Amino acid sequence: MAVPYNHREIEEKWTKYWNEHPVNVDDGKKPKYYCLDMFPYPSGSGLHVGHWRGYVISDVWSRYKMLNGYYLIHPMGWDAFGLPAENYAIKNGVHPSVSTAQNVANIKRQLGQIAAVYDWDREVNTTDPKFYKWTQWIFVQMFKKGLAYEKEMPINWCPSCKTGLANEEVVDGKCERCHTEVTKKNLKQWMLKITAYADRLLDDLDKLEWPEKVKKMQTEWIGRSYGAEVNFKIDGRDDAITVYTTRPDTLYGATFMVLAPEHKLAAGLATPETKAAVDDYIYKASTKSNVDRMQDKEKTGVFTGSYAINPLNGAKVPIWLSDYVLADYGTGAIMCVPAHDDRDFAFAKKFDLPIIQVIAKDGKEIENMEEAYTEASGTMINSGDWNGMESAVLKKEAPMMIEKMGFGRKTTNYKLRDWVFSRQRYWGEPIPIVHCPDCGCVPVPEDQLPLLLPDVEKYEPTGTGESPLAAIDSWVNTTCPKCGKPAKRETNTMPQWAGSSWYFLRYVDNHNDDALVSREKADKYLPVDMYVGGVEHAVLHLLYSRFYTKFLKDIGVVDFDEPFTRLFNQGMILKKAADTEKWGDKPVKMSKSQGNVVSPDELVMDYGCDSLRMYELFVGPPELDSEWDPRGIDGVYRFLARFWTMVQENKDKNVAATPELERIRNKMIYDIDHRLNAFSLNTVISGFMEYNNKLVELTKNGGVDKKTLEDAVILLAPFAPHIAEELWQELGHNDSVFNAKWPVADASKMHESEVEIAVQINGKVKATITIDKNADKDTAIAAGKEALGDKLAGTIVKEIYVPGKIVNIVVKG
RNA sequence: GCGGCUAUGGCGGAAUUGGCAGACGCGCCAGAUUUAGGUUCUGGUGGGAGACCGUGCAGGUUCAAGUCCUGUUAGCCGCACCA
Repeated sequence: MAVPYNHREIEEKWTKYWNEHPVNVDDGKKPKYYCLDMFPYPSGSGLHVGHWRGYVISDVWSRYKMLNGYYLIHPMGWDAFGLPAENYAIKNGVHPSVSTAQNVANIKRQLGQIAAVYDWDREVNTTDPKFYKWTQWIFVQMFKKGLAYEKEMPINWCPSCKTGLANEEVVDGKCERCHTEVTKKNLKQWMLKITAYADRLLDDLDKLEWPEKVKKMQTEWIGRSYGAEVNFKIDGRDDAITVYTTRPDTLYGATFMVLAPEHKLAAGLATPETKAAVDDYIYKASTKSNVDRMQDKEKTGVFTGSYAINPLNGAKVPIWLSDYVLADYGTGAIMCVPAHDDRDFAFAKKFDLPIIQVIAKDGKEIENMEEAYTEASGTMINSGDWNGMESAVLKKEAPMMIEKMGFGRKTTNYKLRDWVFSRQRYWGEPIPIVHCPDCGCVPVPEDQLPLLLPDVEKYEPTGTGESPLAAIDSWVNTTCPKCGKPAKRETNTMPQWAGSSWYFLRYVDNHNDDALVSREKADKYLPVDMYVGGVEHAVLHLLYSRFYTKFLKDIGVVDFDEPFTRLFNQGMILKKAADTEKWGDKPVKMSKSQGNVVSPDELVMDYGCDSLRMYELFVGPPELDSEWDPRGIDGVYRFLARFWTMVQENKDKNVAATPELERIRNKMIYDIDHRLNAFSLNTVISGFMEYNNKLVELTKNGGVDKKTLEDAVILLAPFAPHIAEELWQELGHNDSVFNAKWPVADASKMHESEVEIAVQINGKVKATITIDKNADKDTAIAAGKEALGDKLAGTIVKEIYVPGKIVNIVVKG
């Protein structure tokens, strides 16, 4: 009788073995494969089964690559700056570095339970001065290139976090982190000129093997549009207003103009009669929150009393103010063509402004226009010299024509804004800049980096827009690195994204004190081949990292444009809240507050790491969210136990390989490999179960040959590494299964000579027949008809045979 | 409002190019083993007495549709006055 499957004993044994005999070794000859997890924030609550999923997916993929002869870069580290540690410090007076270290230790223990092939020699931590030296170094390089600059402007301000935020961190008008409504605050901020890279960030998306969804989100976030700026003279004055439009073809249809209430000319356009109303509107707009402004779809506005002159035809058009025009997009002013724009149409209807159609719809002018005709297709009408032109053609040519006529220019616009980079908080990298009264902003010399984050007595954000660092006189007061005179340090810190925008580069050379990464190692091990993580970073971390990488390429640190060749977004693990009365009975993301967190710790004890790894994949398609079913893990545990027994029962039988066994072995290799490559990991697991059922059956009928057993064990190894190692040893091997070679299917041996196919009458299955897979049509049809017998009646209209699939007889009457 | 994803048994989910819908697992039912429960093993398990009917709904294309086309509903996600 075979020894039953004892997961605890086996897993303990192989954990120890791998510690002593690392399986992922760089021999200098193997090609590299860099498979990366999004590094975690070391939170106090540790990992749950939802976190496991992504780590298991990346580890399975890594081990698969390892078995295919690659040297793996599969590192792990800590994104350890951030608010929770700082808030904990405020509450308990414990320095963030202390609580962070404790959390790191706990999560590292939990990560150990996954049995991922992490190379802990490569570990990085964003809060380590040896690491953030380089975070600061990058900032200095950007400053030198003019990409980091200071600007006073109204920025997004989270009143709860008491810090400024980047546009990317504002979701639905709320703070991405704490969901508090964001307000505006005028502050002098450090900005990164990400807009200088807008075109490259957009165009290079084509190179990436990323989910289309993420590429699309980035495309829309960057929001490039082509059009023209057109100058409209203000009637009776010398100055002009410049508008941005993507539809210069409709210029003859511009019947009014709207400025954002924040436009710098807005107040000045008021006449004595309109002044009170205009000032009131501007004031109200300034007090309206972002959220209100987004929710109010009903158009509001006020007439300034002034007029602009359409440069094309000299028409006098009234100038209005309305908050549907955004101050910070384009020029903050638009020409309005109500006949061909939905918003302008709504505004014109509400305020009874004229509507002039300039593009014929279906060849004619619409009589009672009820909605705008927004397509650029049709012939121009009511458009002077442009009459008769095709609008689609004119749309492209008009910017150049306007430029030639001297009242405007061709331009490109982006929704992307520069990145607000300073935070008024303690627990982040100090921005390495000294403010000198004579020299202005002077970067801390590179040989003085890292600029260490000093200890403070109070971690609280001041709320005034100054960071807690501003209270430490001894730190703030310094001398100018350039002229030596007394000067003051910058007191803001960097956002959490600063470290995560480049950490993946550091893993391959994490002990280097002379360079962020040596060019030699960068060339050898980078970029990342596969990046696995949640979709929530689609326009935050992933956009910032791409920007950083492009900058580092431009200054010669690395030689590639894109950091992550391939991206995989795993779905979340959901579970119903503990209290469904309060939270509803839909499955939701695991969180402490909803009491639906499932810890992996007990599951690993009861079922073992291998079972949990496999169940994490079996739970559903990896790219979709899945609900956690606590009973489901029994199924994979039973499979492993049965597989274990099956191998034990066959290993000493010395069964010879029959054609049937060869067929099953090759088909098994093909199916598993094929599904794995397609990232259909849930069906890989069901595939294992299916083939195991067949092998169990064969065990009772003669047995299974050793080659089949060995290949099955190798195929299983990326998924359930412990049991695979143990069985590999049982099969007589002395070294690790990960030194074996991933089997390759021989397609010529996969197919049975006879196949069972369905026989249909008019597309409905009436019988099945077994025929030679190479049978010709006549043979197959004849066999089909014979099987149908009496069921076949009426006149045969058509006979269809699809080899290996189906016979269909079409009858009439 | 715009864009994307999803919809298949009691449940999670399978189904290369249109070709036997429901693989695999959970659960459930029956039987065997066991002093008993659990474990394990064997068999069964979409609906219907049946011809047949069944992939959110309504049409269409086709010899053949979960799969393609048109329309539509619901849920989730993203963007949201970007001129």
